[in-house]
Amino acid sequence: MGEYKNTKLDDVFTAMSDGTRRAILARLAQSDARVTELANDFPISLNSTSKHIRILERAGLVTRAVQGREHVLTLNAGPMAEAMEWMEYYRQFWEHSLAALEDFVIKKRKQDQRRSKKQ
Amino acid sequence: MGEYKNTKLDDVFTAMSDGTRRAILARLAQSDARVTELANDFPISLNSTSKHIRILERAGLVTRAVQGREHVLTLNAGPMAEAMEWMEYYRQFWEHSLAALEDFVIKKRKQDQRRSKKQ
DNA sequence: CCTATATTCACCCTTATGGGTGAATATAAA
DNA sequence: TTTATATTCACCCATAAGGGTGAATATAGG
Repeated sequence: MGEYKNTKLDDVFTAMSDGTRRAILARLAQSDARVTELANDFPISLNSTSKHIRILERAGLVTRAVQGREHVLTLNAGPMAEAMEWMEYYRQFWEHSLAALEDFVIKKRKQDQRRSKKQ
Repeated sequence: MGEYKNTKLDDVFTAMSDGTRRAILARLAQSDARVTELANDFPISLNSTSKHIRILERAGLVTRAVQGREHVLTLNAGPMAEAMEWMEYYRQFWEHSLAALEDFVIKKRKQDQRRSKKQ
């Protein structure tokens, strides 16, 4: 509500909105890797991989260390914390829904039990 | 990694990647609202609002109840749970980073204390 | 110096966003 | 029945994604 131009969150959520990029993050969670190594792991070109990395860097989720001609990418999950915080506020809503669903199921089961006793 | 075409997560993260849509979700967290009501709360046209709502619906974050000519939108935070779960895996990484940073700061402080005693 | 490797730059193409306007549609109300 | 309201549909425009290819750049290694 207060927020309106939180471009930081924009970038983080955008970065995570693509399956290939999520897979790159998962890969980097195992160990650092170079651009070419990442490209080999996915069915897309080196150039395409490079572009995905740029989007991840923009979100701050990946850090680049240039060592000569090699660029070593490192996972930096930090920015996810802010995204989690934002979503945390909504936890009450889905947990409330689940609780309501549970209540419904339990009441329904008791109802059914009463019915079966009458028969 | 295992996942690769999780279009559900794609849709949820995409829906949350825009400030206006995040604001709409925050608004609906207060109470249900009609399309026109939402449009009045934001500096964009009714049509643009309608499009944002479609994207939120695609992600399952908003539900529509048509009552005559009025469409009542309801927040459905459920799909955020899956997104949270996905991000939860990465918590270790940013918490680890924070812990490492804390260690560094503490050691640095002690170092500085030793130095000031020597002077 | 020459060559191979690692990445990016500069493009092309297609589709999706994000914004707009005006018209069509559906329903409520006079 | 006519009119007003609520929402969407059909477009237009600009920009960003997501994919590709070929060339340029930078550095490592003979």
